[in-house]
Amino acid sequence: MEELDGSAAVLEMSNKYWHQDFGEELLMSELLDNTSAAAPPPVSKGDDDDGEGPRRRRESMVNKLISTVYSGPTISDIESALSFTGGDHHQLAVDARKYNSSSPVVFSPEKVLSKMENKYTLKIKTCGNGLAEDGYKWRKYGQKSIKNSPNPRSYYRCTNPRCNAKKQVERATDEPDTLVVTYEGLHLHYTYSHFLHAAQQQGPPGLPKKPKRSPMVSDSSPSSVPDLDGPAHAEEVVPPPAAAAAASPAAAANAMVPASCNSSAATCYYFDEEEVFQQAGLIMNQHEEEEEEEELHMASNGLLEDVVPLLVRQPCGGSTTSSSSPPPGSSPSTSSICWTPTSPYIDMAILSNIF
DNA sequence: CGACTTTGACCTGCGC
DNA sequence: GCGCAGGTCAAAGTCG
Repeated sequence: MEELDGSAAVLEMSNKYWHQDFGEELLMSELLDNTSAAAPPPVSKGDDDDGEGPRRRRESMVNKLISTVYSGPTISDIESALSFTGGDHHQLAVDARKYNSSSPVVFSPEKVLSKMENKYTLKIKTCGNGLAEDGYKWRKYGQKSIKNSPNPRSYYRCTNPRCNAKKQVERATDEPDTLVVTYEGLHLHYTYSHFLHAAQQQGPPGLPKKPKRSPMVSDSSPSSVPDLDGPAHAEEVVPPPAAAAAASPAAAANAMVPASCNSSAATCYYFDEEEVFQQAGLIMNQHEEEEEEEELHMASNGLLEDVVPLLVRQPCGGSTTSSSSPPPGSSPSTSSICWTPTSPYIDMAILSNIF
């Protein structure tokens, strides 16, 4: 009974969050906070943080919310994948041997993580135009008619050359206005939207018109991301370029853990790059360091994309409604999507980027 | 001209 | 081994 009440509370909370103006930001902030609190296993169960009761309850709720909708790799999975520096060496050795039996046991985050099924399905209600914009830019590389399905399935790859994220988009057979999007892989970069916001905050970055490395900045692209970040996000803290540059290996992206979040009202996306690399056990060679420097430079120009797609941060084109019709006043030319908070699907690939 | 989409061919995994 | 279905490749076409 208490469990049911708890679940109801979770749903109520999630709806509340999703229907508030800054609901998605708060939820993401909560998730980040919760992650940073949960990432290292609790050393003691004592209440060393007095007066944290409500906060703990909230975190517990968020945990429940996540566990309700999430069936992918858990934090503990990632922990175990990253715990080679001081965690379960034996298990990792076993994992490493499983994937590389002929060579000495050399930990490879990608290999360990690859054992996890990085596939997540999201059901998206389209808002009229039939498109699903999630803040990333995708390139279609194939389409296939699926057996027993009247609708073909489209295959998309992230346009970022260093990102191997993919997604499959298929129209639901029973609900014509619903797209079934299956994400595979992890984004190793930031979305354009976040850069836009950073640019607004920090002034004109002096972007080149046609950047080579980041097609997201294409200003005339038909699939360019609508600027959904309004003044409402003025307090948002933009991640430092270092965090984005740390996103080379998938494991590093997975290992991203907020290093600090002390700003009172801001949503913190700070990541400690050094910690990320230490956790992932990555040793960069000279070439990689040069690439890193280059990417840092690119990032300083705002060419990296956001960890959090608009889909999560701004469901349905910035509107908080879960209705399938476009929110009044929304531009018809704006590609927007409707993501119903009560949907059993959530793009945990995105969250796992942060976790 | 570059970026993107389309689409038929090819590859691969899986069940029989 | 064979056939099927799903996934990917890559050349050609389209668009801004």
